[in-house]
Amino acid sequence: MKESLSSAQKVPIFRLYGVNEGGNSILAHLYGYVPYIYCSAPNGVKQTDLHKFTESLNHAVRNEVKQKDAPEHIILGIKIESKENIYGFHGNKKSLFLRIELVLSKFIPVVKRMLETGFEFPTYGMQGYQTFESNIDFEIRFMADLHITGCNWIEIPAGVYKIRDKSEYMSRCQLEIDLNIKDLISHPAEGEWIKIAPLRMLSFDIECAGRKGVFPEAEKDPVIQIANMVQRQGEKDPFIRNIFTLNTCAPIVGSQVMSHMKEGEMLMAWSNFVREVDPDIITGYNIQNFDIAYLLNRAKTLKVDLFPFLGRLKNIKTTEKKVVLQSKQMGRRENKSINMEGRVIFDLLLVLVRDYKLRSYTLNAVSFYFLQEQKEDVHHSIISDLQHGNEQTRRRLAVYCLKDAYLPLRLIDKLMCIINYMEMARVTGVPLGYLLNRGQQIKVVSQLLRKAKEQELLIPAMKIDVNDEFEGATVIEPIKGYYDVPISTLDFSSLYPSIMIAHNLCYTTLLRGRPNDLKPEEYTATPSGNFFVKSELRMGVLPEILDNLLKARKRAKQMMKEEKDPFKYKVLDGRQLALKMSANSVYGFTGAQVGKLPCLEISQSVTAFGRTMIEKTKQLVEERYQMKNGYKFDAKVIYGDTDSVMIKFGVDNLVDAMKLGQEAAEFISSTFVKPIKLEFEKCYFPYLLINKKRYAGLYFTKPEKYDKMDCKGIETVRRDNSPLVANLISVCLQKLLIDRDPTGAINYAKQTISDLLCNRIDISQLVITKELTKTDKEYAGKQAHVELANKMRKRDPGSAPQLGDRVPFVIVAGSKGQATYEKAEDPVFVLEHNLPIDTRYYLENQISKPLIRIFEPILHERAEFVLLKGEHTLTKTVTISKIGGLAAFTKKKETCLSCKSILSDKELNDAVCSHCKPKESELYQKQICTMAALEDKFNRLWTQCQRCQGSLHEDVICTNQDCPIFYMRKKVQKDLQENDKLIGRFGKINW
DNA sequence: GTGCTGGCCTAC
DNA sequence: TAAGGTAGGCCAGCAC
Repeated sequence: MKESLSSAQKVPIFRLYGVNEGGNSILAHLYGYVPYIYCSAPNGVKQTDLHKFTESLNHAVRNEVKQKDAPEHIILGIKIESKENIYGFHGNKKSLFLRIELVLSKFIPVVKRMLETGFEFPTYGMQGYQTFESNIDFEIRFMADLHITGCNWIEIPAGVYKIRDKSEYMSRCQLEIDLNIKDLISHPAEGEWIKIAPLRMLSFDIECAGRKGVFPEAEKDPVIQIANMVQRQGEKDPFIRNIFTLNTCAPIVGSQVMSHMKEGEMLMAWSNFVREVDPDIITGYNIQNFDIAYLLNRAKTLKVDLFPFLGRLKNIKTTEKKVVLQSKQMGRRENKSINMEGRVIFDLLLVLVRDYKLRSYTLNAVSFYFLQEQKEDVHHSIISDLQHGNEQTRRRLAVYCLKDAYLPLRLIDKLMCIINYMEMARVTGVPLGYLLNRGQQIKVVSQLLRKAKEQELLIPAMKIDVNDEFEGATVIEPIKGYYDVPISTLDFSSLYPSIMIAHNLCYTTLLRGRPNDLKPEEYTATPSGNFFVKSELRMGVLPEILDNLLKARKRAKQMMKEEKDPFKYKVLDGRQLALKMSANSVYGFTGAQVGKLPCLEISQSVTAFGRTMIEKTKQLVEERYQMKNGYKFDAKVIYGDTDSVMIKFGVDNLVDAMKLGQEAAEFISSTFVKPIKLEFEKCYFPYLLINKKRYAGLYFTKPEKYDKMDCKGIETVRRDNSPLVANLISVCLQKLLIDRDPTGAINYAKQTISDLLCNRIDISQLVITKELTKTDKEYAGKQAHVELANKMRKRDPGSAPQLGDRVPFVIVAGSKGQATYEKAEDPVFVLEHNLPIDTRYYLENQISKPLIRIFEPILHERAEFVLLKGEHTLTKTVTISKIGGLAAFTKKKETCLSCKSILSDKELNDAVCSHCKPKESELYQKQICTMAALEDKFNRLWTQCQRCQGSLHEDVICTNQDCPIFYMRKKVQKDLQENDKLIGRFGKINW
């Protein structure tokens, strides 16, 4: 949705982009909607003042705008309306507000500023006014007014619209029409309108030829290939697969190859292609922050002037803009914003970063994780070589590039991204594009605004002021230990939403200060000392929204049960997910200090109620389930966090534990106000409670068989641990909890430690990743991943980790006492330079504490001794680096291959010392055998990589750092080289 | 060594 | 301009 002023009539026109059932793109020019905001009316305002008020305001605004081509009448008119401020309870009385209508929404900020700072108005003098709806995105308000949500169906009946003559088309859409807003019918996504439009989706990927060792820069390095896949939403396969190549490229079965000898021509051809395809959605991997920006800058460098017209509007250039997005949830991120009117840029990387917590977000890692499919990864330094080879090497690259364009489509399909995002847009009402480029708040604002409009409530533009923090939830002090009896867990379902509904907590019901003029039964005093009127006096807007969301979720879940069509089933599942997330984000919205409408009275009341509820639950359980009441044991709440309690009833079997849990849940629920509900969810058996927010257990929902092993907060689920630790802890827990085999677990741990100290652990297992959350300057202390990122930036600024990236590193051996942050190194650099790993670090700082934490409750004080003091830790290890430290000053001497004694100058060129000479032949044979074994291993790994890349006849060019095979292949390669050198030393002898 | 702080990541 | 919340474990670095 976009807005402009028609030149002839001086009325605002809104552009609405859409797709019809046949998949044709449509641009509708909408008339009859006038932008507006509200402000508080001055006391005693009269109808007759309005004309003067309008003039004065218009004058003040025009002075402020100081724009030559500013319209003469920015303020079109002012009306007096009876409304209510949403913030606070006002005895259900409406008051007067001014509705200020203006010519274009872009003037809203100026008008807002003038009203708030105040302006001179004859009758009333200099005065400021509180404004309403003036800081809410205009698109959101427009849609709310017209009852349009993101991705819903809009019907435009025959006869109410006029099809434009092709010569009058402003856009590249297939159909362009004019109509009045009163003639469009917006359908909620229900019944037949649940279906999803057949959107055209273009996925693309580019390759650039960077210089050696430097990350490509658009000002210098050419774009050499652009691969494209076009698919209709709902269909299984792309109907267009093609690739634009610079220079020739051998044919590829199933894909169209279009070669150009000049880069500028290729770019222009691609740009034409995009306009021809006219996609609704443009996707790919990291296209928003890399590919699109690179193409735009490259086209600018090459002066391909017609390139950047990639949007739907003919005369609007696509440009990139840097925006900084910051939130506590997502950290700080520098993003690019790209305008492409009428199309949505749906970058899959952004989707994954938002929705999934992964150790690595490279397309390789993600493809493997979700599709169980490896993808070859070509290092940017190799790309130039392939480009400068022949049509076959370029074809090689093209195949790779095509796959990178294809995989995002596969992932979108597998993860149902489009469906889920569309459902989120429908549920919250925001446009699809907002979901990736904006935060959580806008979704709540959109829903709140819609509800407010129904009840003639106005949302004030609040000044942000950072208040104090408020108290959160209770975490019950855990009774730590290993429990070999079933532990029943009870949860409040949708705790915070149900508290808000139960106690009618809302902006509209908030009483400021103690209510003297109300009867006690008319209001609620919350445990945090705030006051809200009861629903009998006024039903809150937030409780109503939440109630609708929860009910809609129930409906969606019910419909899922009845749905036979697998596609519609997925849509419904996406919907119930969106509904749950929406309900949960309302509380966060009221607590967001830097937000559109913060209300700490609400959020602190919510958490305060929550705290009393978990306390009461614990108390009720322990009071009731006692031997003196006829139960077999005294029950004990051993842990609980926010909305859950873990209960040891004492019984030794699941059937009884579940029955008691069920009963307790029902009993306790009955003591709370509706719709607050405590539910029995599961039993853990056995249960290992390590600390607050740290536990593991076998998760049972039915007594027969466990559903899964559930680990919370421990190393297995934390991304800042090496896979070595995560896997080790995970296997040990499995052995302890599932197999109930402590001895097996101990032996496994010992074996792993021994393997580590003997350098038998693959480097891919030792990679730790941490996110770079700030710029270098902002960090107070030194840290491994930060220091490494700085080091890498010096090596190659382009490919070094950036703000918001996860930095992978391993800890290499260094001199004694060297700080850890000095020993962090890039895993690939470690491989290439054959740096030794600091295995002691991994044992002492990575493995030992987590291991002891999980074994301690079972082995008690023996744990440390058994695990860390045994013979398995005595293995000799290399702890001094070859470079750095003292090693740098000692000259390497050749040693005898048999007895390791240093060779004398005379023997220098021999393989063995004179002592061992008789054994030389035997040694040589042995060395040859090793060589053969290594070669065999290398060949097997190589073939495996060839298979992965889909061809047994071509070189392996993959350097996928997320693939263990890559590291193994590299290591064997290195070993081969060294072995070859050794064998060379036998070379002087004539056999 | 001890205690504190900053940083990261998770639970809910 | 835009940006959901608090509780809390645990580690490395740093001051003393």
